Amino acid sequence: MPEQKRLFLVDAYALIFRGYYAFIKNPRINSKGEDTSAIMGFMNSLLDVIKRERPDHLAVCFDKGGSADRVEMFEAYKANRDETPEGIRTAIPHIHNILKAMHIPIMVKEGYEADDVIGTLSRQAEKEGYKTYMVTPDKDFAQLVTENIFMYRPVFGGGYETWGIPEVQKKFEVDSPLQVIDFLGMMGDSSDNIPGLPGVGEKTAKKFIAQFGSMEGLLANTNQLKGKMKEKIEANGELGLLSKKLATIMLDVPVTFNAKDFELDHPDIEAVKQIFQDLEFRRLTENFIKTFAVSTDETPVEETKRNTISEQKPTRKETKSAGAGQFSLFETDLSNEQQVPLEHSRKTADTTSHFYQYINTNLATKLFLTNLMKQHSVCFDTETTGLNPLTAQLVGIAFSWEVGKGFYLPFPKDQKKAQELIEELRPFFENETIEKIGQNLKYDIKMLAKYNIEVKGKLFDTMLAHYLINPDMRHNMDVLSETYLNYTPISIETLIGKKGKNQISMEEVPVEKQTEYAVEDADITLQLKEHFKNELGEANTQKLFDDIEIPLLRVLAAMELEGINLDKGFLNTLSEQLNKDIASLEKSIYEAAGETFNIASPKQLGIILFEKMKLVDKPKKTKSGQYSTAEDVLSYLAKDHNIIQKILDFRGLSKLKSTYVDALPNQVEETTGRVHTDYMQTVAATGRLSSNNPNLQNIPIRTERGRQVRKAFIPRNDDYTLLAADYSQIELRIIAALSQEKTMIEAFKNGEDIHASTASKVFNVPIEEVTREQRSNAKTVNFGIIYGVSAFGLSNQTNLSRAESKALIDTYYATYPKLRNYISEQVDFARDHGYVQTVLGRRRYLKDINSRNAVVRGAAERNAVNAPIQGSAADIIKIAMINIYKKLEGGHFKTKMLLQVHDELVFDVYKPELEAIKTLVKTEMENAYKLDVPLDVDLGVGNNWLEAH
DNA sequence: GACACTGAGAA
DNA sequence: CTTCTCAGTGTCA
Repeated sequence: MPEQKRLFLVDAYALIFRGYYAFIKNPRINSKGEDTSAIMGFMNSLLDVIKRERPDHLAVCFDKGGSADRVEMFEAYKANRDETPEGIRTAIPHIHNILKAMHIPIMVKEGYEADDVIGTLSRQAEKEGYKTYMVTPDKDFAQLVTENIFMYRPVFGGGYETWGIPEVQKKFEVDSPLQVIDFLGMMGDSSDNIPGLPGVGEKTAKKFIAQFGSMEGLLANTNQLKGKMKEKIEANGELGLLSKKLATIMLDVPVTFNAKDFELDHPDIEAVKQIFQDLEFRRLTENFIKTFAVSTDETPVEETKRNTISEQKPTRKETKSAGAGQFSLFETDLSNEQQVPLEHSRKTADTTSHFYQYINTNLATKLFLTNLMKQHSVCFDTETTGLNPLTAQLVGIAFSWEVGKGFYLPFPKDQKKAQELIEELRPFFENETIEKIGQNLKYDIKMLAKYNIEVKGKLFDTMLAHYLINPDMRHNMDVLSETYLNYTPISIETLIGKKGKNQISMEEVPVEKQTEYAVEDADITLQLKEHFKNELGEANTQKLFDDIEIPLLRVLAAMELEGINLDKGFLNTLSEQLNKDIASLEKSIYEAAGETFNIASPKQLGIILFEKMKLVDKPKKTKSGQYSTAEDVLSYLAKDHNIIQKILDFRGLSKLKSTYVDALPNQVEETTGRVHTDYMQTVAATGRLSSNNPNLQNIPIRTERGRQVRKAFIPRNDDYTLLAADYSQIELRIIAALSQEKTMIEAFKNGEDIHASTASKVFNVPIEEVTREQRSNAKTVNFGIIYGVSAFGLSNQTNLSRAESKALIDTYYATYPKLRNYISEQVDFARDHGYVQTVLGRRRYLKDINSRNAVVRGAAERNAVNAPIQGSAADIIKIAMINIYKKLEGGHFKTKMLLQVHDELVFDVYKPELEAIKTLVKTEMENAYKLDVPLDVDLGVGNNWLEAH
């Protein structure tokens, strides 16, 4: 049988995007600061294909200038697409150069997309007797598949699968690949901005194809549909036909398949090596040489193998994953276009040797404890029945102090026996000289506190460590493990099931599985610690870690365990009042609108206001095509239309009721009768804390009505009172100090009202003659500076026009010239170093600071200004919290610190201690950190949180 | 039940 | 113009 020639056509952008996003969590940046992720990702895929398949002919196809025809048909076509990321744009010229050096043809045609070029070439090659493989993950290509044209598709976890006619039939549930066009036209494609039929998703589209065969068939038979769906489809027939056209790949692009040009011959190895060297690719160079060292006329893949390309096992031995069947033909989920590194098949427990043992006899326990006490540093992880440490019970504890090894101590269900067992561990946990390592130790500490065990000694929390190393990333153990150890941990879902109906508790899992899971976590955490301890030193964040975040962890654990007392009865009466007011607003809104509808639905509201009542000629729309009913849009109309103010009031009161008044009483913990928030120490990129379940950092204060909620936060009993201590203007003081702006520093030193002072200088009037409006505008600019102002932003915030805003900002800078210097210095620093930092050296990396896209760059520049200010304030209050906590503990005060709200601390003060506490708190807060501007703290005392202000 | 979107609360 | 969390609606499953 004559050998049939094989042509591979590579969809360049698809692979480049895939490669780029594969590295998105830790982009490859070379010493020149170039982001080479996209180049590396693309080259990895290309070499991979060449190595596996040894094609006779190969070309790489690019888009150029978008599809003119499609834009003409539908102007929104691809319009919503995000700007091509910087890292990809810069990669393109490099990729072109590499391809040239490799003697691989680059196919582009102005005004056509790669899809069209590939489609056209594949049809031409088919006529000449070739088998064509389209290398792309993009499912749109399925429409091109014939007996001789295949998709060659990279799959999740590494490897490829080939889609021929049978695969396409099965995947899309169609008879012919051509129906894929109808399928895509119906369900639409948000990334290509193909609108599709409204209300039709993947499932419905498949149903329609089975029933009607095509878009036209569907539109001709809408009488067979019913309800809402029928109306929608009948109303959108044209949109459907247009969508189908947009989804159709063109086969008449003016390009020619010339077999000779497409031959994959020997690349200019030296030239490629040189380019790789410039880009600082080492592994890739080796890979490249290996790929081409074997001459390309090596025996081609045998025919039998070729038809089952997809079933080839990936080259790397350890490439085996828990996800079953991922290399089979039909598993790839259409809705799950995950983008992972092609070469990043990860290790798992199945592919890594380990020794995880559980301890189930008294003798083993004794031996284990003896051994445990001999260690200097131990990683542990508690397993519990739930996520709330106040209600959960211990199920077991895993320990590891040697990579790949560890022990699991299961706990009896009987809590008396559990307490007996934990007592045996007390000497370990309370040992001052054994270092304890963990991921999110705050949880374990709170859990153990329930059993009256205190965790003493040095701590190392891998989550906190990574937060300091890269605050912009996420810090789940799974993510950390995959990024830093290239290891996929057993997911908790495989043990207890997906959340929802059938999820079980950890204690119902067989102990062998508990062991594998729990010890693996401890093992991984131990390995991460080894990784991070060096990085902390490199970034110089060791001090921040040792002196701030780690000590703070204990403080937060204590605050969370303490909780705060809530006056449920008060909230109940408040709720009833709100109910009445909301009902009466509802009534008058319905009257004004002439019908009843759901006011809480922006969609229905938009239709009433702008279609029925036609309050405005050209209503603003949101990006999803609805009428915008946002606050700023409506308040603009409020003076002209009575109904608007009522709607705004309705919204305000509903929010108040649902989020605070009704929700808070349900958050009271039954066991303690108090509300226990959870402070997240590793989510805010600037270094702030965040609070949730419930969020006690956004309790209303600005409006009279909202403020009432604060009355519900009360002292624990009559012997106590609440103290609120807040830093006055801490962020402005920080920017004044850091910029050395003397005028502003003086104002603070003299104890002036800073906004009035600013207004007096900017508007050139004596401070006592500043009007309310002037002060208010000055205040907005002062805050604007902290956030990185623009005239545009300012005019949005105030009633000033863009020009007036600009003038105001200019005078502002003229008044405070050093501020302007400081801002540009921060931006320059970020450009040079790629990060900015706080007074304590907390870093925030700003990868977009040199972006060529002005919007993206602008955002990074504002971050460069804001992050050090907001972050320094966070640093300072954290120091104060640690010091105050120490004093409260050391002085055996009954007073407890309860809440932190960014620049405010709230205490439950034992009345006899009040005067001492006031002095203590004020002193510690004002002296937490020395700046060239005094820090000023306001104190308030009261029988509830509102009074304390 | 999960997810996207919108809107609104705080510093 | 910065940093967050939460609730309700609507849609697809």
